[in-house]
Amino acid sequence: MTRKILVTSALPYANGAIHLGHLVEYIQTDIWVRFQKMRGHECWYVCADDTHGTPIMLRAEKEGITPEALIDRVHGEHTRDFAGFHVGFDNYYTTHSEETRSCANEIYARLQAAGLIDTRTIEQYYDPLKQMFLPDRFIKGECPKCGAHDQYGDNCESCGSAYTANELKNPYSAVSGARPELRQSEHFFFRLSDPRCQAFLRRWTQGEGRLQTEAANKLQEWLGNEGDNKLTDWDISRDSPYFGFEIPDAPGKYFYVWLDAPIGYMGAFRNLCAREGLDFDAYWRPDSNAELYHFIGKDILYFHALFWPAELAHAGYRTPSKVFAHGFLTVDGAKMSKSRGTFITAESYLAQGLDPEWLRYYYAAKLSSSMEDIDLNLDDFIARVNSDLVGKFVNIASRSAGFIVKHFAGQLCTCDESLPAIQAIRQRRAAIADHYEAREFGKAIREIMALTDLANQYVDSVKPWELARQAGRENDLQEACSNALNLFRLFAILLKPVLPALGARAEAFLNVAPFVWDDSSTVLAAGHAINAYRHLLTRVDKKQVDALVEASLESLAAIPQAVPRAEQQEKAAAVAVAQAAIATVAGPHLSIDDFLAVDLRIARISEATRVEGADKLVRLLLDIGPLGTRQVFAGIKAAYDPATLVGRLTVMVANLAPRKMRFGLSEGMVLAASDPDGQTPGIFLLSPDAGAQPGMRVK
RNA sequence: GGUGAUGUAGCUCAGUUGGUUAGAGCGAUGGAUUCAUAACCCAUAGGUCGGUGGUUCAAUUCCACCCAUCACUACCA
Repeated sequence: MTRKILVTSALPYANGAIHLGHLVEYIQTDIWVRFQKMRGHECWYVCADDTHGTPIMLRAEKEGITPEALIDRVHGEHTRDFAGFHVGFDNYYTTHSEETRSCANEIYARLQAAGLIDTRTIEQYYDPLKQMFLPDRFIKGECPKCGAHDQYGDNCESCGSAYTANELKNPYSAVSGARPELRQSEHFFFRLSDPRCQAFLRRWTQGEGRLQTEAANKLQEWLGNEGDNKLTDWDISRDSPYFGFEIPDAPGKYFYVWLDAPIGYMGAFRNLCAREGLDFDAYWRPDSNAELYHFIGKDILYFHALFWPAELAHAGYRTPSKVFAHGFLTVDGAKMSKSRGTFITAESYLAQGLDPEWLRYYYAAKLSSSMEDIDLNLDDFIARVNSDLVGKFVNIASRSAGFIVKHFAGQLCTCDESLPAIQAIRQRRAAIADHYEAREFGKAIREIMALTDLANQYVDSVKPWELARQAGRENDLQEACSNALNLFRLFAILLKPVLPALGARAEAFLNVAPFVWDDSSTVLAAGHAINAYRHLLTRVDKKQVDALVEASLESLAAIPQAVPRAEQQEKAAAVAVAQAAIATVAGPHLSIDDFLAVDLRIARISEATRVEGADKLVRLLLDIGPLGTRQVFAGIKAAYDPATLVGRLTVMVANLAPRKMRFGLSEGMVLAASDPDGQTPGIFLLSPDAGAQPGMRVK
């Protein structure tokens, strides 16, 4: 039975480059889609650039171009990168399209008719200079709880408290620097708190096989128990100026970018329907028998498993059959890092001349159906690609094709289908298909590679190179090599979802039509002629990988201004210093430079107060002379009465990255001794000898 | 600190619905071979299955606690 399947990957935002982390998802989806197509199903893979929102608008402005020009350019870059990795979208569209607009309007109208849209007046910051409302992330100011400076509008990095931007003290616009004013504005809300939505989502998220169990559990947490009513209404409008779709009959009001992003899946598909003559409704009406799958990262589960199905269901559309969330990518066991050169863009990978199928294979070998993170270990990457793909798989063709071409004019003889290796493939191909279907690509790869071992063992046992030297053994030689080439063909078929370009080269070499899955149950007919063998895949050279890392480092150094948040860099630097310090504890010594990176200063405690609601913290105001005053939260309440601390001198770390805490920003730390094992209780603050003055450097 | 995930050979990972000697690939070592992109083939070495307790006739597999790593979160700075 032919299935009708519509598949999506998450929409990448149109203000940045595609990197190796993004590619996990697109490669995962592409493998699955290619598998479905090889099986003969009607499967459509659509995606689009996510183009709306304030960041796009401001970015375009900064570059001195229109948002349309920006998203056009990025669309070109993204299209190029995906094509470079053989990600075969049937349509790679844009959310900034009439199709998406009309779908958004339609959904909005139906939700409104269902009584699920509310209007409410909210108070929000307005930048009088830029003449626009500012999202929380573009407002900075002092934390209302702890007074920390330069905090973002949603929570304080120093004390960790969460608040709304309206509560910030001395707020300023991160865009213009102007002091924003509070203005009222009417916003539109999707009533997620409506009992209908809650009841629907409770049912939907626990539906069988709809979500991975880990995801379903997470959703359960968000939904709470029956009657908890944990979901709050979702603000889906933004005020002009905004780059997006204006809401019908609401001049100056626009759909929030996260509303139209998933609708972009529909828009992209509608566009494809027009091109291919497909019936859009057959895929999207509530009783559709088509399947709909969204591949996403675990970070956007909230949008795809709550907002999106609730919208669809109440707007009279079908909901997704399944949502597949994957984990994040780490490189050499750590988060991708610009300073380590492991923040690698798709463009850079290709520009350095690395083969995209190496990465596709490596990801496939590591992917499973779970939400676990996967690690790209660069040494392992080299070893695995070289030994599996070149040493085992391609080698089968490489070691037998020469004989066939030289001695038999490229003609094969009858394949011995009773061969244990061929029997094993026939026996395992259904299981391999099941693994592909279940997104257990790592298991599929393991199975296939175990089979390639059998093939190499076979070649080794019949020793074609000896047969070639013996007169009268021509038939044996032809049979041995025909068998080997048939084995190679079968592996090329089984691996084609992962390695489409290599598969195409294998088809050309074997002189056959494009592989479909069922070809893996057949063998080539006697008399079939193949073409001369040319290398199908090169090895990974460690130098290439080193060069890639090096290039990723260089591009960072070349454009230091490209990093948006200076303080993030600062923080990363501070963390790096701290990590370096920790790392050296394990080693024998610390360099003097490393030590001097820590700026220790004499500080006078000018103020010490207990912190309302905190069990362990004391809020200190530290005078460090010419360097000014710092607020520090210290976990010393158990050992010191704040009143006794005022006036005394101690030592503080003055260049520690500021840390937001619930009660405010902590701008350093005071030094105190304690027994790490807890054998001897107590916390003991350091004090300098008499004569030290606030602000003096300690070294 | 809380919640969740992970912790199995040097590396990347399987596996164990609790039950004889715990697996694969890579890497290492030795051998064989020369058809093949120094690939392939055979063999060997290497693990107290993070630690400690508990349940059980039996635990790597179940439970508790602890440790480490990662993520999110936090009254750690």
